[in-house]
Amino acid sequence: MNDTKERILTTALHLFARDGYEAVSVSDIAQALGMTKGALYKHYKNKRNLFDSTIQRMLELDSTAARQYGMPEQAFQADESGYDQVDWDDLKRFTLAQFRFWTEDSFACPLRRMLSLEQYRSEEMGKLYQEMVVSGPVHYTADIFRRMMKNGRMKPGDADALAAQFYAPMFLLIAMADGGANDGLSVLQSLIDDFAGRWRI
Amino acid sequence: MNDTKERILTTALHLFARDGYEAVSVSDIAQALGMTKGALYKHYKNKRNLFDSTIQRMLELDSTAARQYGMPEQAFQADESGYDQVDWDDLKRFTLAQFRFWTEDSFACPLRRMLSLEQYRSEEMGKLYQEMVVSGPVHYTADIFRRMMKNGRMKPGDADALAAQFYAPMFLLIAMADGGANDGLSVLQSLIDDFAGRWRI
DNA sequence: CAGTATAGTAAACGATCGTTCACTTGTCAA
DNA sequence: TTGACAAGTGAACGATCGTTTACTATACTG
Repeated sequence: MNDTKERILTTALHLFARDGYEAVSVSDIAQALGMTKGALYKHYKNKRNLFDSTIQRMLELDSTAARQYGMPEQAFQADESGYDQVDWDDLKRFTLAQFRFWTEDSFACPLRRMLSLEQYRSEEMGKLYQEMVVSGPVHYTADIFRRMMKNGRMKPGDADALAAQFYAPMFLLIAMADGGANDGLSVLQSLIDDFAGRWRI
Repeated sequence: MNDTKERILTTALHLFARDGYEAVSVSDIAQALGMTKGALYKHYKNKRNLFDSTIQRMLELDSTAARQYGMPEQAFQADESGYDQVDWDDLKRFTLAQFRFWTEDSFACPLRRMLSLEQYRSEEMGKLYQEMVVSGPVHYTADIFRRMMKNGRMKPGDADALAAQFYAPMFLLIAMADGGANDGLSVLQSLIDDFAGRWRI
């Protein structure tokens, strides 16, 4: 029943994440589920609606299950509130949690890949991809840095450039994890420690 | 004649780079060129061969036209020779040239995007993508750093971690350029200067 | 028990897919 | 001038696409 609808969603997501939306046929999805394609239309009104549902689910996941990774809510939406008390331990914890979220989470990881495959086709998906894992994290990291400088936790400097410097290794290590690397978490950890050692007060 | 074959190649590449191989039909390519799809088969024996030709062209471009950007030949193939005399000015020049190459070059830029769209479907394309713009540049940057340390141009340290730190901003800025950012070159320049200031001798 | 959603199947729909083929045109060498 | 070849057209091929439909079995509800 509703469990089937869920299985369809995640199966479709994993196929979209590997091959891209257009390259996956409704038959492919049905076959992977062991049912006929006609059955899919009892749960989703068409293929596009299935795609949209994965996006919708991600937006919900961001403000709920993301919490279990210890991240601030709506991490990639540049939330303006509640960052004033962020210290270096928080930042490190948030950052490592985000890395695990985008590389290990059974929904977020394939969704990120799917978005990366759709980013050039649709302006909307391109924007979403940027906000989630590219420029978005840079901007809210810069916000955090500005607050930390104001609060005397961080040496003064160009917050935007420092945010790019801080977030860039995470972004690179995510891409390397997609390529099969599995030491990203430990490398990231030491890079964060190194950065904190240079800028913390 | 042969100019037509070239127009087909670049037109197909641009469509593949936006939508992905499977999402682009032979009719789409023909229509973008103002000809019928039957004509394409006079120049390429099938759609797959057209895709393969773009890859082949890129491999040739790497060791020829890449030179005009002032980069070492076969930049992404971890060439082992001729790096011994690299100094910080060379490194900065190479790095900025590589950024322009992957974001501005009329062939390399769309090919990089196309590869990113195919990286999860085919192990071969995933490997190529990694070697070209992800782990590949990290590895050969680490090689350069090791040599610079040995030659007394760079303070001693973990070459691999430093290479990740050095290359990551470039990788991030390339992705941001795909999202419409156009200040990548100047940001990258100042990040390189900052890095060199910390590690040069 | 009768009635009615629900979840699934199998077949069919028109459209489009990649590819081929018969045919026309233009060009250049013999 | 003729003949061969290269480049392009347009129609057709079978296969597959996303979607709809008719039908069946199961389970819940009055």
